[in-house]
Amino acid sequence: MPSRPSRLSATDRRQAILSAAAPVFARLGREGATTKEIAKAAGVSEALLYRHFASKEVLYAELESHCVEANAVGSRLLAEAAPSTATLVTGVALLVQAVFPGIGDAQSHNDTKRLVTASLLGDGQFAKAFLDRHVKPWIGVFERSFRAAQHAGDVEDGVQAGSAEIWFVHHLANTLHLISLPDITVVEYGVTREKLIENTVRFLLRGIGLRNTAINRHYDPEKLRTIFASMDQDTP
Amino acid sequence: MPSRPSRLSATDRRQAILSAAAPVFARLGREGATTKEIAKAAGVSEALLYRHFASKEVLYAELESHCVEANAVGSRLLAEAAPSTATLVTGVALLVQAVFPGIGDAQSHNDTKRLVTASLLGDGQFAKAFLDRHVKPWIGVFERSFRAAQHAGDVEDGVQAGSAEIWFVHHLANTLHLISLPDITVVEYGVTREKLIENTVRFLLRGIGLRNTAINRHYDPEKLRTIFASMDQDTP
DNA sequence: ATTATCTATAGATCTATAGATAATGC
DNA sequence: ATTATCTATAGATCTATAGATAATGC
Repeated sequence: MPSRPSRLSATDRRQAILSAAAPVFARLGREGATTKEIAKAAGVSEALLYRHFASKEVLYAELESHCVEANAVGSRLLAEAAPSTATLVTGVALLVQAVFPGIGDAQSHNDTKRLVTASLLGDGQFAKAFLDRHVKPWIGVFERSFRAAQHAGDVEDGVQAGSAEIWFVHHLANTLHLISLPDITVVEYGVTREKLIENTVRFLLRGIGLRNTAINRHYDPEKLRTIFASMDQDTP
Repeated sequence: MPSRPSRLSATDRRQAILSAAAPVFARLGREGATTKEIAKAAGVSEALLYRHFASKEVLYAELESHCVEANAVGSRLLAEAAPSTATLVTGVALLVQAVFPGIGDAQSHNDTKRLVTASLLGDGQFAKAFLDRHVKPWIGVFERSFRAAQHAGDVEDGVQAGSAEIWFVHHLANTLHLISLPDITVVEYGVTREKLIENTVRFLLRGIGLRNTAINRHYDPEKLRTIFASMDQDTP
């Protein structure tokens, strides 16, 4: 049955192996994943892995670089966005959906997120690199938008959100995602996933300090689902 | 150098092995940890591990049970607490400090938290058992306290926090803790850890829907640090 | 002729067990 | 006498390499 795989160029085979290795490492972990499993997933012999990567550890490291260098989520929207309450609300909603996708949304980065969490249980180098590249860009936009919102009178008096509060947007969505990974239901929230995402966004915006009037004015879950769906096409 | 360890009774040795194995599994992971490392950490021969545990997997499973059955954090305070705005504020602050301890606080459950995260990357069975036993009890108390706070007029109009929002208290603290695990600084929050904890508590209380006036009235970080410090003594 | 790929296997762990030895308690 | 512990090692993986074979492109 192991019919010879179509002969690929070195660079193509490298990519193919990396793609196949991602879910294996993501599921079984850096040590749990064996070269045998990876080779099987890639449809090649174990020997070929070593023609392309000096060792299993090198393969893992390359996979990490691969994930860091992947296209940043929603970078286009971020670059265009002017600082405003609306940008803050939309941005928070988009980031939450990116980190904790709804049922219908793209689960494509699931493997990457597992690797990020695994990295936090290790030395954290990859997690830092990934967050710096894929989440940090949002932080600056949100900080400027928060100040714009303050100017517009959309923020509760006496609330001063800094970069920490902005990171909380990612952080809360991150645990929601982490808890949703296993097949079993780890935590029962008592609402649908769609509603849970909506409640999360409202919770975060209140936490940041936005007035309820401002939240209701700018937050339209329906419209955002459309934007998000179109963004999925973006990523090549 | 491997001087014979003092001869222990079977039950004592079991416990000693479990205690020694915890940090090894926590650091190296279920597959990364070897029986050799565990035996070394426990100061016994590998053969002895197998006198007490049928296999490495059984040892790991027993370790999980051990963690689940450990004394619940702050259970005494929880049982005594009457539903009120004050209980909600204090409870949220305590849960945050329990999940994301400050510099001086007890880091004792660090291994357990690593195992919980590892479980979420696996089948999640242990994570569910742990959260059911150690976090869920807080949820009911918070829900009742939220309703009491609403009655007292301490909640913003139109905010209806359910169990999901209560879980967010744990969830945000959880990512903060996870990100603090590596030796390197993964995320730069721009504030001290003490201040970060305070900002987190305020953020969460706003997210739940508490008015700023109510938060300021009941939240006293200094006083809480004292309570928390005394609680550490509790845990036998 | 060069490059991709495989089969077969060496060498290093890693889990687990068999059988011997030393300490405790009756 | 019983129970705790060890040394030594078998057997199963697992990583990695050596050397052979088949496909491509000039």
